[in-house]
Amino acid sequence: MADTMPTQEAVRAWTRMARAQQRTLERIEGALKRAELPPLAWYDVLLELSREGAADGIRPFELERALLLPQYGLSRLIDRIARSGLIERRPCAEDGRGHLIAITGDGRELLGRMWPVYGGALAATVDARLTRAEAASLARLLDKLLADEASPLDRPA
Amino acid sequence: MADTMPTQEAVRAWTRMARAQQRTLERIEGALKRAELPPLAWYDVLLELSREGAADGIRPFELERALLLPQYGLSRLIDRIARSGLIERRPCAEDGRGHLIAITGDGRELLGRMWPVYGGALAATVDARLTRAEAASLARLLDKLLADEASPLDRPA
DNA sequence: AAAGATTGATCAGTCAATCTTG
DNA sequence: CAAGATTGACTGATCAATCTTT
Repeated sequence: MADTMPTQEAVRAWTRMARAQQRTLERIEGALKRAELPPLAWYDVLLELSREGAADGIRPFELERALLLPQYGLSRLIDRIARSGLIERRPCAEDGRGHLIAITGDGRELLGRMWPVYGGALAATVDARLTRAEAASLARLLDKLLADEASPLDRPA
Repeated sequence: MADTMPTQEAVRAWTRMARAQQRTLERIEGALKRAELPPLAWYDVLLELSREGAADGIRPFELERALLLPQYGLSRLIDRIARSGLIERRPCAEDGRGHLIAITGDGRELLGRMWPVYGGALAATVDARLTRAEAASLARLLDKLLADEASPLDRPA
């Protein structure tokens, strides 16, 4: 399968990316925890549900794609958030298999309280170390890395 | 606590980094799993133990620092790897509280079989999308992001 | 049969408490 | 008591199997 070994540059980029992501995530989760707020995954769900056009709710499989979560992980995540009253499940008219997930008033309110903490952690981590031009450059390189051309690994063995 | 909000560039860099790390990790873990090899965390431990100077074993707390793992997570990870016979615990002469962890012959052998798969996934993911110069540039920016100046978040509330 | 979604069983991660030695 | 390390209890992730509707 793997007939080519990575360049030294690719290895260094990967190890740094893994570290930087881990550290940044720890800072964000730490800040949320200190503020007694839910974890980042809840923010991502609430944000997606608060977008224009999601007022009537969206289907779990749409969330699944937006957040790149496996379906079984999502079922239980939705359960937990719904039990807290931040989102609600509604029956779906067009497709009896699934339902619609919609954000509640409490959900919108919490989203508003989470952003200052989340954003503050990001500013203290990223903006404190990179200029705007550097951050833009970083984002551009990561976008290239995210281009979803099929890679050799995608071929079935 | 968070008195400054992040720039748009910082937010974009962070969201891309989270996605890129997730996707790259999934590819690596997927490749290892298809090859019926242990997860990446085992590789990291084995690699650390295979370095020059670790022939007699190293202390768990050293591993903890090298891999940025919490102590309780490490205890159980070591348990699992040791149960597979890839590493072994030895009593520590100088300090009766802890022991030394050393890689076994089987461990070295497995490490050698994991690298082609790990490296192949990296090449197929990173080198397939970035030039060497771009990967070097990415690594440099991430190094800046990893600079461990104290950030405002580190101050106690 | 395939798509959307959930559930049961199992495994790994987390937090606090604990134990031992320095 | 600090530091090094482990354990118990709980929460969260994962995989395969299942159920329903299209």
